[in-house]
This record gives sequence, C-alpha cells and structure tokens, in this order.
Amino acid sequence: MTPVSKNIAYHLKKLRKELGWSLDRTAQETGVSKAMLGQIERGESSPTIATLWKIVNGFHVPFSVFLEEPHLLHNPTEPEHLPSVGSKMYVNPIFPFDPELKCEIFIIQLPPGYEQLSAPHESGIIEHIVVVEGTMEVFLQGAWKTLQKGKGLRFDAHQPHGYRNTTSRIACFHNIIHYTGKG
Amino acid sequence: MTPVSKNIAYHLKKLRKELGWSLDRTAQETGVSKAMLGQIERGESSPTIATLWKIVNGFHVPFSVFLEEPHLLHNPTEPEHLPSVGSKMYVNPIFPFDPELKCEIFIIQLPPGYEQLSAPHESGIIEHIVVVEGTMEVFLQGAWKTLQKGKGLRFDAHQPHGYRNTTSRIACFHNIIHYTGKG
DNA sequence: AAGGGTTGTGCGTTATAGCATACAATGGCA
DNA sequence: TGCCATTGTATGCTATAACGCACAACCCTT
Repeated sequence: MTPVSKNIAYHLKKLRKELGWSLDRTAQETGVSKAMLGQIERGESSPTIATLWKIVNGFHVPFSVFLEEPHLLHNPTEPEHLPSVGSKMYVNPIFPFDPELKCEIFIIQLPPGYEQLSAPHESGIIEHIVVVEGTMEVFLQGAWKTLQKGKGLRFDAHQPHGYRNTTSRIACFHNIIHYTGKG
Repeated sequence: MTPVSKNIAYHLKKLRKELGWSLDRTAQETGVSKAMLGQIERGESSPTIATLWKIVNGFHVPFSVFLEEPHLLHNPTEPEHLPSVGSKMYVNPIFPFDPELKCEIFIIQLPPGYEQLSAPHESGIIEHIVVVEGTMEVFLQGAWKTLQKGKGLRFDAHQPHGYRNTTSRIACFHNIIHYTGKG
C-alpha cells in the first residue's frame, strides 16, 4: 500500500463526511460502486486513474485534493470559498447553439472579485476562452492560470474548472463551446 | 479512456524520450514492467495509483507532472504586438486549426477607413464574427450591416462578403471559422 | 419488541491491470 | 549480405480492481 493510497483513503473519507454523503450517495454521484469506495477508504484497494477520475469529478474537486498530504489540508478558510459580494457573473449568449457546428458562443463578464467554479460538463466538450477585456484567471488541473487581455486557453470541460477575476476592474471574455459528442 | 489517462500517456512518453530512456531502462528504474509501460503510453491501460506512484518515483518527478494537460496554451496573440496604427487589416491567429473541431479562431484589426471585400470561399465554411473593440460593418446579402462592440454575426462564407471600418477609431473582432466539409 | 429504512462491510463473479516471455521491426557493423 | 544488439509490440497467464448483491449492525418510529 503506497503512501499515496493512504492519502487518497484519508481524503476520500474526510471529504465524504464533510458533505454528509453516504457510500450509496457517493456511488451515485461518482459512478463508482459503493463497495469499491469502501475498499478505497479502508486502503484495501489501489484505484486506477480512471476510477479516481470518476471520484474527483463526482466531488467536483481537482486531482490535487486527493494527492496532498493530510496535514496540508487543514488550512483555514480559502478565499475562493468566501461569498462574492453583491455582483454576479453576467453570461450573454452571442450565438445560440448551432446544431450543424455543435457550437455555441457566449460573452461573459466577471465583476471584480468574482469567482465561479464549475462542475465538469459531460464528456466531449471543448471550451475556448479568449479574454476581451481586463485580466482573468482560469482554474484547471488544480491551479489558477492568469490570462491577460488577448490571451486564450483551450481545454476539455470534462473536468473541474472555473473562472475568477482578482483585479479591481471588470473582466470580459468570449467562451466558445464545442460539443463533439465523443463522450 | 479518460482525458487524464491521455495526459499520462503523453507525459510518460515525452519524459521518457527527453531522458533518452528505452522501455527496458524505464522498467528497471520504475519497477513497472515494460509491457505495462508500453500499454500506458499507448493509452491502452489505466494505471492504478500504486503503479503511477512507482513511475513518478522512478522519474523522480512530482505527481503533478503527469496530470497537467499538454498544449493547454496555444501561444495566443499578444495584443501589444499588434500594430496600433496601420493601413492594412491585421489578421492574427489565436488558435490554430483544430482538426477535431474543424475550427480556427483569429483576431482581426481593422484600421480606421479600411475596407476588405472577399470573394466567396469554398462551400461549407461558416464564419462567426464578434466585435471586441470599436464598431465595424460587415457586407452581406448586398448590404453593409453595422456591428457595435459585443455584437456578432454568423454567415456562410460561400458568398461575397466583406469588412470595413468607417469610424475614426480602430476596430477589432474575433473571427471563428468552421470548415464543415459539406461543400 | 417488531418492523422498515439507512448505514457500512463481506462474498462471488467479471473485467482488466500487471507480469514474464516471446516475437518482429529497426539499425549498426563486420 | 548476414549477424547481433536494441527497440517496441503481441501473447498467455496471474493478481486484483471493480461490480452487483446480500448481509448485519444500527438508527428510527409505532
């Protein structure tokens, strides 16, 4: 049993308990059988990457959460979990869904200090982001990446991701979404 | 096959090649059989956490190396590198052609007074335009349509079309092109 | 107490990760 | 040209990840 498996066992049970989920509930949310979830929590099984991926998606958390040493987890309130004051993200469809291209395009405004964490979409969804105004950050693979005006990013939406604006000016970006249907 | 497995496959082969290691050598260093390493590289197998742990230890790299997405950033255009004043239309690719989506994205600057009329492209090409900066006009169906900042237009490029900027300020727009191959 | 719902764990089966080995495709080097 | 070393892939087998189901312990009500 590797140290990493112990970390996963610890974090899985802790996160599940924090949310008040039963093994049954967790099995439904993640698509992993509750028997397997129990074995992983008890450290009796070393999950495959595919299974671990289902789990982190079910919890809507990045991979890094399950890989960190337990004592690192106990940091206090993280700023991204604080409620954003007043303002909301403004999503405006520029082009509605195009069945032929399987594509739709939004323009999205992020007020200062706003943060949005998204659950993974279904599989086969590709997002393109291009910053139009200001500076924003995109959460991917457990890290926030900063994008200046004019910068872009391409990623598979079938994973936890998010957007935020840590500046004092409004940020604005185009969001081009393709549904490949290859899930 | 999950996106994560694809990332692992990509990074494993890339890292191995960078070090000039054969599968045999890698098997010795990591304690994972070369047959399994080959399958992981080809994406034919989803390794367990225990196996992945052996691999990252053999390479003496952190887990995060194998989880990051390859080619996330597509060297997007630096807006400051665009000529602030010019006499010609400035076309800059943000995302190169994506064979899977049959899509490419440009950012285009129109200096004041500039006008561009295009002959019809081949059939099956759909263009989306979204104005990012200033105001521009698009020629379609024998008429010029005015687009304010934030406005967009969708059309089939298989017809005469054009862009112009009749204002005194620079205009800038995103151009998203799909090649449906239905010509 | 007795019943019904929920919780986590144990059991038998299936799918597949992982191994050792053999094989085929390359690339020198005599 | 032939030989040998090295590369990555294919094969057969074993270990185990993963599943569905059943079970036992523990709430509740009534």
